[in-house]
Amino acid sequence: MTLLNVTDISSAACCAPLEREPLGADEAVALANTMKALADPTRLRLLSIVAASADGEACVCDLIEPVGLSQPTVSHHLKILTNAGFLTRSKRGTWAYYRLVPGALGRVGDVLGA
Amino acid sequence: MTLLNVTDISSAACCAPLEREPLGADEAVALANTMKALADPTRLRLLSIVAASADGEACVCDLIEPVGLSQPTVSHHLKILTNAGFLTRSKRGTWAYYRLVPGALGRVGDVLGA
DNA sequence: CAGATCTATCGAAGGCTGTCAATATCGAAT
DNA sequence: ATTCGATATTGACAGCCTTCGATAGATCTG
Repeated sequence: MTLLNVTDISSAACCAPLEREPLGADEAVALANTMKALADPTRLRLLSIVAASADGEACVCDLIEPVGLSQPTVSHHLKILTNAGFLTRSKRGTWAYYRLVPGALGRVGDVLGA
Repeated sequence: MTLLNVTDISSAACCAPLEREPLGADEAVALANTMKALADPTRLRLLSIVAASADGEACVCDLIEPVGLSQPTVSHHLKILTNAGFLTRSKRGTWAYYRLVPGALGRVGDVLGA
């Protein structure tokens, strides 16, 4: 399964700020994989919509219309974000609710030297 | 010329922190383009090597061996980083020196809610 | 159980990306 | 002027990504 190297969970907590010292090859790959999860307009919108949702969570059905893509595509993006450690999934009934992982985005921000 | 939507200079200063409010479609595309420039292991290493270099700058010839790729490929990545607003290029003689744009990485970090 | 609904997976199509070898460009030095 | 050295550009190729329609799985309702 190729699929954007899905399975880099929490690689966000990989290393010192970028400007401190040269990244090793492995660290660079790990950080790049994390950034790839964020390097898509739809996924960025999904994250921001989930973050702004009441109770801090949203089901797939809430996300399809705002981003204007098919349901399979939305599920696909949510899976990538979840595997990258930015979202958690919890199923209640037939609905799947997605929620931000606290601090996950912030850790990436820290590495960029904010 | 497709080439990674080269020409999104300084789109890093695009918007409020991701978790504040839903990203508009245009903002999302701009931010994603900026993130795409960072979503590659080689480019991340190039940034960190330049940052750690004496005098804060490095020429292409200094970067080829550390990343282990061909000279055209290194030039290609440097161009993407420059067009994305993370590096500046200054030519002295036959050498091209690259330098970090102060604050560029930090602004991206801020958007991620660091 | 049957039907309806919500979500995930599969398979395919098209476009984009990273990489290289070859070549062009530009400046320096003989 | 010619040659040499450092970068950038071009052209090509393999692999990956986004997207969709079709389908399967799971859960509630009647």
